[in-house]
Amino acid sequence: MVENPDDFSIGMVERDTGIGRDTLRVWERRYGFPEPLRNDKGERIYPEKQVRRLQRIRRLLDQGLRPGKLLALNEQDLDNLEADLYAEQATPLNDSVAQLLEAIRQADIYRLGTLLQQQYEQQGMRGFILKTVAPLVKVTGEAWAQGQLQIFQEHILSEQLRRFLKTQIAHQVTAKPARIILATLPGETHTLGLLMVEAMLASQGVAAINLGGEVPMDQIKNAVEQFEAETLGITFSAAYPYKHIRPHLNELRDLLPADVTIWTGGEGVHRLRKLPDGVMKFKTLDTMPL
Amino acid sequence: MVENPDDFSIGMVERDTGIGRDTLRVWERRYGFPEPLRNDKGERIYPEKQVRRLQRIRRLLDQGLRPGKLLALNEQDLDNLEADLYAEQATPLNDSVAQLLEAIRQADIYRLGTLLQQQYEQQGMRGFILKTVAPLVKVTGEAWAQGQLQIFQEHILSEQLRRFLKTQIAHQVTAKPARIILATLPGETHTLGLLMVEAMLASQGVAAINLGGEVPMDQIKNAVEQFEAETLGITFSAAYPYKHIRPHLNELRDLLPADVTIWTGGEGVHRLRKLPDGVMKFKTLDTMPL
DNA sequence: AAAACTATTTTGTCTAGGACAAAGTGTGTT
DNA sequence: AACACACTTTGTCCTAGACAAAATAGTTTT
Repeated sequence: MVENPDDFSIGMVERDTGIGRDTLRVWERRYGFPEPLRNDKGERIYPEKQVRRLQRIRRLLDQGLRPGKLLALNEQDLDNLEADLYAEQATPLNDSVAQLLEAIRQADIYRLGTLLQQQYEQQGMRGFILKTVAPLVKVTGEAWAQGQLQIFQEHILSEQLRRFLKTQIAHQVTAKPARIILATLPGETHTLGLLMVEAMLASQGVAAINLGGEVPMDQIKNAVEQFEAETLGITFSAAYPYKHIRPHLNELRDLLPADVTIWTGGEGVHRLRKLPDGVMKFKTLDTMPL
Repeated sequence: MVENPDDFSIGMVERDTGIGRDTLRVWERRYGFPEPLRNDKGERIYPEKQVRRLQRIRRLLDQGLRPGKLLALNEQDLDNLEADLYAEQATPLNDSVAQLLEAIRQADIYRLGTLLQQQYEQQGMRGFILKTVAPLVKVTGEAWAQGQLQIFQEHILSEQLRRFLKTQIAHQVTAKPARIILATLPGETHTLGLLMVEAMLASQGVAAINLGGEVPMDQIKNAVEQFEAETLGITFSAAYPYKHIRPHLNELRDLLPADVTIWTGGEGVHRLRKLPDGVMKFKTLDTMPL
């Protein structure tokens, strides 16, 4: 009774790829991929190879490509498609960012910490965030999408940045009463943007209240009321469904008193032109109203 | 076309309760609860009330009770059962924890920070984690479960603790080579436990590698290989589906070389008796092998 | 040229009741 | 107390069809 560790049940595939069971079954029916084996019970058994291909497909879906197109492709086509896509959007690296990226590749945590510290000392908080952290996050995102970086390596960067920024924030913040609340909406787990904003504010001695990720709207409302906040900052990453952003901002605008300013930012809102009255967008961190 | 915001689809219920779709359907068939309404498409529509009851049931399941028993109970019975249970295990508050809880209730961030700092200075890292942080997290969890605390207040505590612990960790850690990896599995977003372990280790001068939350197993494997880790620590909160814990630990055990020790901890594993060989449980933080 | 509206296609989620193995419980034996 | 056994409970998976929500393409308006 030796189980092959390369074999995945449909539930395990759902967990590892983020693609729902029903979706996996319907893809099989419609597009002929994935095409799992069956065990003696008649259950789907996905070989590791198919799971890896599904993860690739998942990454391309996140880039905005569509299943109908993607699932018809063979491995060779996928290779070409990925190559084309990533050639287009490569971000130019400056030296320090390249060094940091290399440290992440090698998963050299000690070096990563040292390099961050160096850059911070050279550039100050504002320059550090704008010239080092933001580009680094962007570049690692691209590298991950190309399969050049493992997820755990991104996790490591994320944890290191969190630790570093939180430490610096703790040092810089005064007791100045905080009237700025930061959060992301449910479904948006990407909270490094919030942390960057918090750090920028902290470098000005302003203590923002960072609620963290995935805060339901009614809770945001409660927090705004309780703290008598004058400003609410919400970030959207590129991964957030674009369609939902405007309606959500409208909903927030309706929910909150008119004298509360809403800031929004992040890759997700770049494309957004018109905004509800009383909602401000900062396109990049350096145009942030301080 | 007004959608009732109190209505939940089966998918939303799965997300909010952690109970799988199939399970929800089979409970309905077998036990007659939940008993959702149907929309014009014939789909299940769960009123908010039933979702809240499912969350209650879920919490009780996590305490070790069984579905067959629990689902036959009416609301009144549930009330009694919960009252008994909470009476038994109510966490006694010491003064400092009570003060902290009060600061959270009033959402007084400044006071919260000051109190944490005081406790830390009095107790040192180990005492601080064991006597202040862990009970505080437990107590706020209970308070939330009883509806005495808002979600955003929990968010605030969580962010403050993160900032505080990360700062202290950054101060204490030496360059000592790290061979301990910490993470949670996908679906487990509760990462304060990891942070507490990291802080305990840091107070001994040991720099653990905290991968953070929701790390897929194959990525954990990669990280263990890359760092040649000798120990992997995985935490499960009470919210994590109990059924999945053992299989997941088994899977991890199979995936990793036998000389890698697996530690596990958190409220989620309290009930777990037998563990796979080479998997160790630390029931509370103070029995952690240091 | 961006936004708004419409028509068409694509896509994910949900339905049903049955099946079965793995986990949990209880009893008897060492 | 630990182990082996039978018995019960329980979650996950199966099929194939249905349909609305989302995305795209095409057109009109601001």
